[in-house]
Amino acid sequence: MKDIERVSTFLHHVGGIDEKAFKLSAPHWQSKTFKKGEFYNEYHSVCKYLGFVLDGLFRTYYVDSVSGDEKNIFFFPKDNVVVAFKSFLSQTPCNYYTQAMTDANVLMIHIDELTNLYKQSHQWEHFGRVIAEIAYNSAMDRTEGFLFKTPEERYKEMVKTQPEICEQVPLYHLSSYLGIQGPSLSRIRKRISQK
Amino acid sequence: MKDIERVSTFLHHVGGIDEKAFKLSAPHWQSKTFKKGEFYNEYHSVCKYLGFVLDGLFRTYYVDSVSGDEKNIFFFPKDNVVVAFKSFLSQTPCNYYTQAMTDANVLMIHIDELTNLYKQSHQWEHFGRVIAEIAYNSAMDRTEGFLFKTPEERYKEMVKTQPEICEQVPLYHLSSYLGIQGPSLSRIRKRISQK
DNA sequence: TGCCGATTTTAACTTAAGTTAAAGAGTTTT
DNA sequence: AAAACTCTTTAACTTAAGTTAAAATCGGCA
Repeated sequence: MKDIERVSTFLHHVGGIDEKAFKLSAPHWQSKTFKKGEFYNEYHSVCKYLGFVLDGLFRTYYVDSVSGDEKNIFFFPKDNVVVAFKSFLSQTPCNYYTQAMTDANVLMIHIDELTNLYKQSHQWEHFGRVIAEIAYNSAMDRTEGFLFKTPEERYKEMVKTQPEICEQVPLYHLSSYLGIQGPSLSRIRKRISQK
Repeated sequence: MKDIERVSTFLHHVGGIDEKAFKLSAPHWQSKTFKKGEFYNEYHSVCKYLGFVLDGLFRTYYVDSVSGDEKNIFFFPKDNVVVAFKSFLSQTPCNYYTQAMTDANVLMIHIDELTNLYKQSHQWEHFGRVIAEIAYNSAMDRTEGFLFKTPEERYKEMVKTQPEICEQVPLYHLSSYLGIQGPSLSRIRKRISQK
């Protein structure tokens, strides 16, 4: 399948964008490749693009000002959106880094074009709402994980629901995403394997 | 100010709904009072209404199937929306209870009416998006609280950002909202007061 | 006033995660 | 094959939260 068709299919499935509505956007998608370690969006810069990951893996992370540790907030795997969502929505500087963890390939659309689409087309405005709702649901699931689950349960859940990420990513990256220290997660794994 | 005007003002400020767009909705807002302890939305029922709290305080909570403990997920204070958001968006049964913590007074609009408004009016579709984005931001802030902050810091943050709720609500309700056990939160407070 | 129910604090103990540093594996490089 | 690097596990110790139950406090109400 051609790259642009993969975006179209994705938008159709998750956002209800039909062929006609997609055509409005088609000229505005631009392709970009990222080397491992390159930034999709830099610290303190406004995220101007909504991306679709054709290939590769991104993360958003925060650098603890005290310890200097990096803490991962999101992973963006293949066939998904990549964006600094909050920054993108409000067009304010992002407090985080969004970085390619592998060589990557992305199709991106500029916020201005997207805003035009929102105005032009009811279907795109609908898309904007659906995307926000999906993002909300996933953020809320995560919050509930912290409220109701032990670190051990959160880890198990992650392995179950996002196995691709767990396989691709070093443990210490997972551990910060789950809000668990490296040695603790290591102990948790040991505990699990002994059952 | 008349009740309906308070809704109109709220929608204007947070959702960009102007007077003309609001008029489309005006006939569909219905008033309802709740006694303390009454449910805005029951466990396993689909949330059909988006509400605006004129007066009172609601919470959404979950009952732990093992311990039987109640754990609070949201508080909805006066001059805010009240809704079982996820259930409302997807029109699926809610896994939680949403309950009035005090006698309360609410204006509500039915999902079908809101869906009509989305279809009729670009501005309402826009509103739907903005509401979802706000919900996303607050869910994400909460997730980041769990990722980056200690229980003590989360409690301090809550006191700072939502003092009204902290004052109105017994400590054991706060504690479950913050993902902290009662005695732990009590110790945290003591620690703080001794500094 | 004194009792009752609701809420908060304390106490005593258990458990698990945080912290720091070192050791062990596993890869890649030269 | 040894060195260099990256990542994971271990160890030893500290700290704080979880747990359970009892005591103290607070408020309304008989």
